[in-house]
Amino acid sequence: MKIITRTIAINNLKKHIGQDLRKLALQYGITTYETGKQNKGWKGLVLERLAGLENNVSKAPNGLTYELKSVAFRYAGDELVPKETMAITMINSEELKAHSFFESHCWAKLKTVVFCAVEWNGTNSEEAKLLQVTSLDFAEDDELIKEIKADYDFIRNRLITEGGGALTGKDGKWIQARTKGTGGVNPRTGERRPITRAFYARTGLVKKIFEIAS
DNA sequence: CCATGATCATTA
DNA sequence: TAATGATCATGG
Repeated sequence: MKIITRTIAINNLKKHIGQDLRKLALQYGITTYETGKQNKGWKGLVLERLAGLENNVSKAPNGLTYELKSVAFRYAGDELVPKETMAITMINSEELKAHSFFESHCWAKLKTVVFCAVEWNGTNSEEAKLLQVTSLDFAEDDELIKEIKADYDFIRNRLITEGGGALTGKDGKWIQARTKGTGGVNPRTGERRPITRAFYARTGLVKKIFEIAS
């Protein structure tokens, strides 16, 4: 078992900047969308492989102490901006009630993160160029972190006082509690699957992270 | 079966 | 165009 430190992962990834992730996905045998199905997570899987992590999809810590994330970027005029929000981690209502921000998975993942900017060329994009790789360490007393913590506390408080059904993606300045689940209905029971949520980083936060890191 | 990867679809 | 909510394939 090879140990991939964050530095090594970044170096591995940087070798692939400017390359087309679609071709690499084929190389690694990762389904993209060419089977007629839609694997929305393939970019993330490819990046994990490129970083040297043999780990495929799975639980939270896909690295040792860091988290590998990819973000789709698009051009607004001639400026590169995050196209969408970025999933951080699932929300477990029990844990959310029990843990403060700095005890949460959310913080654990956010504080040592490796970001990959990926070019986005539209729905079912046939190209996905790796634009940039960067990493960032947050400190607990960063102003930004304080504001993020405020969002976390706000969402947490709402969960406690109003229940999970009251949560909405509208809450939060930097992070939000969006729905995120398997979707559809349970094939066994025919019941609607329960609505689950996850923390997402808003585009403004993603942008800020890249500014800080670069 | 469910969390994880992240994008897609719809509406304002 | 931005923002929110919903959705899909994958692997342990």
